[in-house]
Amino acid sequence: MYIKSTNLNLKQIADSGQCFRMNEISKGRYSLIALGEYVELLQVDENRIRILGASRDRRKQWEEYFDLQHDYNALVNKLLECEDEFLRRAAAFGSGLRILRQEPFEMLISFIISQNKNIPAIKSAVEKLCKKFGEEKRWSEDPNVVYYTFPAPERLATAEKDDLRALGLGYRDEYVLQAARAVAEGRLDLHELKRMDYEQIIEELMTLRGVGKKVANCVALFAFHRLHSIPVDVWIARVLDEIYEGNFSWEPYGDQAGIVQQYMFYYIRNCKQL
DNA sequence: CTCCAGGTGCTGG
DNA sequence: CCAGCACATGGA
Repeated sequence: MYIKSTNLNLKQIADSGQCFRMNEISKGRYSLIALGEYVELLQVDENRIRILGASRDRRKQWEEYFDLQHDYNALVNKLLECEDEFLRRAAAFGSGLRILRQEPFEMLISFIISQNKNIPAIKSAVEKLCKKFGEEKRWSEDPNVVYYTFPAPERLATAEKDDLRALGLGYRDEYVLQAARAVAEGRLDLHELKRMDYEQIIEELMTLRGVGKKVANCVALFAFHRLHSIPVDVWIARVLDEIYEGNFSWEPYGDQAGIVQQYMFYYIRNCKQL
């Protein structure tokens, strides 16, 4: 299956810190577990990727996953011409980024785990969680490839504390368990959240222990596609403080602020010089 | 070995 | 409202 669009770069997306189950397995080839299946991804050319092993009838879901309906090119071009040098560089550097449309429960749990961890540590923790509580499957293209789906809320809700503790989540294990139970028991309805407005989503999510402003905004942005959500982590805080010395306003970017945030994050973390 | 991470909750001012 | 601190752990 081929997917074609401008501003679609696998390396940049894989290194963007929004998804934790996309990894380079060989030069230019990526594995990804999403939509309940394992696929491998190739960058065919600048505006085209190939998805290997995707279910034939899921083209539409994969196009949605990569947010194909959104026009990133307009924003990138606007930023490339703006007065702000840092944003010009950031947009040029991460022009192939997209905000993926990921599973709400996976995002909630993954970003609860993410707190006070670096990205490699988050990835390995999420992978351990999936191996322990997810469903074991084999790739249709190659049965030697074994993978584990992200656990369903109902499954995770039945986890024993000791099993979670053994995963090395640290103090976050209690947060993970409580969040899973809230979802499994219907106290937090993620499908309902999808229809709420931004403020309500944040408010609902923050009723969970271990979910603060940052994690709530990550879920709003990466699962509910609220593109004006602005997760402020240590890196973004550093940019606002050190590059802009406290004089940056998200206001001009309106409902694209979350994407601008993503360009900043990717640039400051991955660009070696300045 | 030390440092720090896509933070949050809690406490004391 | 804000600053300071504890929190468990592992990757670099």
